[in-house]
Amino acid sequence: MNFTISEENYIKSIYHLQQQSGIVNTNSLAAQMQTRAASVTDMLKKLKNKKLLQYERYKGFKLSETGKKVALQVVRKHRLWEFFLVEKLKFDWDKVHAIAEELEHISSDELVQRLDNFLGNPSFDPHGDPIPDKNGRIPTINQQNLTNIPLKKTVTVSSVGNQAPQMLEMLKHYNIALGTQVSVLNKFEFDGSLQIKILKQNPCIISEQVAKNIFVHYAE
Amino acid sequence: MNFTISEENYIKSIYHLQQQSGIVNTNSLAAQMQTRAASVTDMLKKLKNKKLLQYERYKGFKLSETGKKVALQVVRKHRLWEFFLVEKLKFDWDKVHAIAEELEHISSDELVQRLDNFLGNPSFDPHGDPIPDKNGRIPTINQQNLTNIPLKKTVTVSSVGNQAPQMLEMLKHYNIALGTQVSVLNKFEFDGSLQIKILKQNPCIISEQVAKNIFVHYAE
DNA sequence: ATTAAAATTTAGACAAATCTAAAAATATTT
DNA sequence: AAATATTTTTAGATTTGTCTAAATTTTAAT
Ligand SMILES: [Mn+2]
Ligand SMILES: [Mn+2]
Ligand SMILES: [Mn+2]
Ligand SMILES: [Mn+2]
Repeated sequence: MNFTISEENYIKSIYHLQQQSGIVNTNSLAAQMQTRAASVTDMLKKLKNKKLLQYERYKGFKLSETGKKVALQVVRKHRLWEFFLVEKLKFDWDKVHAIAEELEHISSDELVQRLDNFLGNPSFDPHGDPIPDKNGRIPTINQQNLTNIPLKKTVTVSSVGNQAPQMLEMLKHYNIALGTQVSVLNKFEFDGSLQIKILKQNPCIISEQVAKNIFVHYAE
Repeated sequence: MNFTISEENYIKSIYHLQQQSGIVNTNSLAAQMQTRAASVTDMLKKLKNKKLLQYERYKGFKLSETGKKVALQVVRKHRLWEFFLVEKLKFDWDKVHAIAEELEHISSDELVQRLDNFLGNPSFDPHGDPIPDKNGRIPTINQQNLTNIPLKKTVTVSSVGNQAPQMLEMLKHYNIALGTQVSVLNKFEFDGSLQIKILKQNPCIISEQVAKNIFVHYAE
């Protein structure tokens, strides 16, 4: 089956929201999609008709199994294109999301498969998010939040939570990228901020807000 | 200014049609776009309002200077993406048109420029058509139709006229691609067919219809 | 110069995706 | 439990792009 760009965007947003909360409600989806609740309700009816959604009015909703499959293919395309933009076209990681938001709707399945191979079948996108394979399977990572790492342990940055351009720009200033090695020197009770040591740099302090969006794994 | 996918498709089609005939009429555009004349008229009004078109009702139409610029940027994107699909993703040249028809509408200017550089600033697409540069300038080629080449002269295939999948598939069977060296051994008066010799192959005969769609230049 | 044919435009309708404003259902507070 | 607030849905419009059928204009043929 084939879906419109708008349907695909809705499906993908619902997928991301239900990952966190299990079930999704109208207002939060409207916020995510930057649209009005009334527009969301209209689309929910369409998606329900197409059997992509479990939805009863006033009760919230979540994707059906079919809907989840569609979502995973869109996510796959989004992340593969982001990888292409950063690795091949040398875009900064904070500039690729908007472009991938368009590219993810190119429909050819063969294109996706060839792109995947061309890129060397990557497992993670430039923000550290896992890339579903063509069957929708998602590689798992054993990662933890930086706020939970014991002092002086050296760990490697593996992904970022909040991926707003403002956040990514900030990490660029701190010189933190995926793969960067860090250790936590100190935890300040007062505001939850962390003093960290980045490999080959002087120690610096990051706010709790930033630290909560940095995920890491222990170096191999 | 930004245009819808539909507007861009219309603009590009008008551009191609007026290349041949100078001025375009409603029915030929409707045929090209696989839509109805009434739909064309509706769109012509919109494009005229946006100053992209010189148009008076019942009198035919052609692109304004602005319209031509827009068309050339869409053509540029289409042909760059085709080049990418064939050179990087190893698609056959008869499979890329439909996909490029979608990719040409991705809006980021920076993407186009980076893609161009990544591909090595190619001058011609996989079908031998020139790729406009970012200012809309088109590289010229000194090419002639295969039917006009004197006998026994060796020439190089540089582009194909009719690019329907059926035509491209046929050339694949004949083992004719861009860059292939051929010479004309014989011209048959009866049906205009040509006996040709392709480098490293036995002589074969192609119909006048096919020959008229093969363009060549003299080898350097 | 009429008439017939072809090309083009208009009139009116429809589907998709959006919006505002109002109504209905649900949740929260007193 | 009743009143109030919040969330969600409906009603009705709007924009974009398309269509069919009918009307108009231009072109070609008698
Ligand atoms: Mn998108
Ligand atoms: Mn990403
Ligand atoms: Mn197109
Ligand atoms: Mn081409």
